[in-house]
Amino acid sequence: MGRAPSTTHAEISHTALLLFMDRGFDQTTVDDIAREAGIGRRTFFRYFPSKNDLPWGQFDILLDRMRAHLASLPDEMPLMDQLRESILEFNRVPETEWAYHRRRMDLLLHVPTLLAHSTLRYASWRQVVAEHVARRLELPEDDLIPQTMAWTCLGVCLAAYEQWLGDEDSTLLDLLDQAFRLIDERIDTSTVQAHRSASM
Amino acid sequence: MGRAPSTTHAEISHTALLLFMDRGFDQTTVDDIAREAGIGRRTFFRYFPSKNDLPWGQFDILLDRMRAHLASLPDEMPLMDQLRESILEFNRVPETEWAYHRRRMDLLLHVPTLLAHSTLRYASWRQVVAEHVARRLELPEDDLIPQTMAWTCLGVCLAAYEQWLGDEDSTLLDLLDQAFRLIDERIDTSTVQAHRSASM
DNA sequence: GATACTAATGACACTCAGTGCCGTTGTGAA
DNA sequence: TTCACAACGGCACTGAGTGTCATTAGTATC
Repeated sequence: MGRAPSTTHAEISHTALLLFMDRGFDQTTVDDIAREAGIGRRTFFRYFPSKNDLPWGQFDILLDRMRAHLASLPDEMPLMDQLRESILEFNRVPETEWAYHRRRMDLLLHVPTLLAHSTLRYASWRQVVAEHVARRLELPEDDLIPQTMAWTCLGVCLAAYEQWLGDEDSTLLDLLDQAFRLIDERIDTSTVQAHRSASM
Repeated sequence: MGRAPSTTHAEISHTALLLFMDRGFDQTTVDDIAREAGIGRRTFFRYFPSKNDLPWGQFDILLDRMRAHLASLPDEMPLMDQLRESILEFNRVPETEWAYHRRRMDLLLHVPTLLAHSTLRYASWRQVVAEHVARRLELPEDDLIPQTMAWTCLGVCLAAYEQWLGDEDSTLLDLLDQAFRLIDERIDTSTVQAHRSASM
């Protein structure tokens, strides 16, 4: 009971993203966002802990889903296949939102403030990966191997995202899939040779 | 010519770090630092672009040194050996400063604000690694392989740093060396088995 | 329908990081 | 001494984020 909320996280987030895309992140103040969303400035900070959190929206929910997805896969499945499949699932976005998603990720990866802030989200994401790897390999979570694999997975994803952002005609899931299949093999000279000739 | 500087980057940085370690990063204001360093608040911002930049100090210089070190190594040397050796060199710190370095890195890795801000420094560091890998493998810098290797190297370093911070008696360079030798081999079940039995 | 309870809201004042502006101060050279 | 110049520091300003508190609008009860 009590007074009904006058807005939603999604509504504020969407309003703000449009402003960011229009005039830039740094040029948009919280006052601008609150005014545009028709709420008070103080109310804004009850929905989002900071301006930096706007582009991420419901990240925790996605993380829970990924954790569950990883846990649901059979132990017989090779570890890298589990990771690749779950990460693809994590990055699946309805085709109708591809353009929006592209602009959102462009902000997150290219606005310094957001790039820095995203580290905190990536840490949670890596934790999910590291937990799974640790469980599968029966190693402690803070062991070098799970930690390094989590960093590598993050790197692969971000490298694929950069490629995606740089090529209007590419498809995110294809790039992610290719990237994971590539690093699944040992990265040595022969792999590199094959990779290079394939990309020409 | 002109008026002589009344302080140095190192002096401000050192003063600030002591305050951070004493009362915490968030509990220390720029006014506190300026007062303690005997300079005006406005002068502080002429030496450092932000409070977040204090713990990093002279990072650019270290980066240049690492770039030069990588370039000086013979092409016959295996790529992973080049990276390992340069990274060890990059992380070499005089034994007299180990305790200080430990507390400094503890701040950088465990204070959320600094953790986030460090991303921007890591990006420059990864760039150095990626450039070298790209040159050695004759691939474009933004190719997936150099980018992923750079992320992996960063992950290895940070995982080793975490281990170091967690164990008072450990030596940073030893941990880094072990970590790099470990991931140099293919991370598969047999490697993991060997690793696990060795760490018991 | 009046009343009580409750949760969301928004106004206000405050702290602190960071910036632009400008007059002041100290130094070496003419 | 004087001039030029660079570092300095004070001041006022913007904008993010927080604590406090009165107000508003729903719901349940009588």
